[in-house]
Amino acid sequence: MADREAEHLVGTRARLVEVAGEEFARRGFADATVRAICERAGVNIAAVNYHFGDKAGLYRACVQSKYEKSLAHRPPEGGLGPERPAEERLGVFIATMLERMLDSSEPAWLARIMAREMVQPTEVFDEMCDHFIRPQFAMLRGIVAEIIGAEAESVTAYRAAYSVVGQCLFYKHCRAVVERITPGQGYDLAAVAGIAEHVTRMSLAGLRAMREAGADGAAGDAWAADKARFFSGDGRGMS
Amino acid sequence: MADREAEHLVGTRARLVEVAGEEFARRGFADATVRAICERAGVNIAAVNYHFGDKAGLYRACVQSKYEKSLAHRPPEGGLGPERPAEERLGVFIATMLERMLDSSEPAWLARIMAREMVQPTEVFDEMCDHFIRPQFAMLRGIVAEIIGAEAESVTAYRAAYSVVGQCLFYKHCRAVVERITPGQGYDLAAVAGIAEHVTRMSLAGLRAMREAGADGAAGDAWAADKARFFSGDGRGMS
DNA sequence: CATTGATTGAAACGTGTGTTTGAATCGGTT
DNA sequence: AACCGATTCAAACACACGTTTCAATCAATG
Repeated sequence: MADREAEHLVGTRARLVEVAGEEFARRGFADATVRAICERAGVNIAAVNYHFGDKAGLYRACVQSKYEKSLAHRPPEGGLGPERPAEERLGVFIATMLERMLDSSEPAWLARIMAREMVQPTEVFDEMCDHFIRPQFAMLRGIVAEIIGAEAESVTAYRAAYSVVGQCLFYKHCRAVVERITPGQGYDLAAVAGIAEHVTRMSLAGLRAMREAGADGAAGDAWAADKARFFSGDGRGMS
Repeated sequence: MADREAEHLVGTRARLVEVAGEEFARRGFADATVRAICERAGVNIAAVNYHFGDKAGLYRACVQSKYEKSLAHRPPEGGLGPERPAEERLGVFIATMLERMLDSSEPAWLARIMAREMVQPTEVFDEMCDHFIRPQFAMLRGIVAEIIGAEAESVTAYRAAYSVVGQCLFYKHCRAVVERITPGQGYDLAAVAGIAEHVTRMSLAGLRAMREAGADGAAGDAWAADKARFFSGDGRGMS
């Protein structure tokens, strides 16, 4: 009789997961309380223990149930096949990533939880990294490598991909700073499209310049020595 | 008789601030306990209340006492005057920012606390943003505006500066991801220098391309309409 | 040495938390 | 109807935490 929110969802499990996801994203795992979650979901406190074991189990269920839905809803390639030019695929990748993170019409709490996992990884981080981040990053790396004209496993490709991702993530991770420095502009679809256009243009120019400069060698001494150290972590280098 | 760490610091205040900073950075404000902090500092629990009022006061003292020291120790311009070319100043800015965040020989917990403040601002965020972030961002914005050939208050300059900062912050905020995707490489001085060189090169190429494309107008319809909306937040636009 | 204010010490307090309990209720099956 | 497993409920439990208390100790001053 006391369903406060999430009334559109049937079943205590589904309501709990939905409400808990928002609460974990807003407050963080430690500051989010199971009492507040259950009250918002209109569910008894014991339901957490009964359905998910404990608070950590509920958190695990939130993350694991959502990142696959996000991936299915907005595939990173946006339906573009590999026959399209790499420049176009890069633009779609950037726009998709920004929309998935910033568009306020989405259940955007997944990206916020991921931002928290970055600064303080929990037990779900490894799986999230392997199943969600790594495949998309590999796809992006292939695109930038094609534009640069270097191998996808080269140091240059890795760092160039990092640069593209970094530009996008900034608007999510540092949203509080952006809103304080340039206040008043929300993240509606048009604003996100403007950001995507800028990031794409800036990245494309940088990548093309790297192609002209040559993939390796022609960039000074530090660069070559740098590459040798880059892959010194484990024997096989990369998966 | 029981000083566990930070014995080199005299005075309970100094020991508390130092230990608490590391603890807040590692665990976060909620997960860090005053008991653990005081035990590590070799200080009685009541000292927190006596010297700082409460846990939040200790946190405030940590942040406010450190970001000014960081700024004094590594000025963002690196001693370069405005007579040097903008390209050189950009490289120094990027290298300084990366070293301050990544170099493991520094008391690097300030950057980690700032990353936490991004995803979950507390009461110290506004002051930190105004006194620490905004001045450095304004300096960077001036540099990139000079390279682009646009006004420092233009949308292009803001977003270009965001792109530069985003590339740098990625290595700090997403360190866990970087270490899982390319494991084994630490952030010693040489590695940081390599990253700085890449970010500088990629950014410079992007900025130069924007100058050639023209500051405004010549880039399609969305760009101009975009600018009108960018500064619609408050009347004066910017400080 | 005696006095006084500042600081430290050990212990306890109150509160909010995640978790558990055991009875009550529901939904389907025999 | 009677039964039974699954689920829900109100209440309580156990614990860790931030905070407070008040006596003990220290350092300077007369």
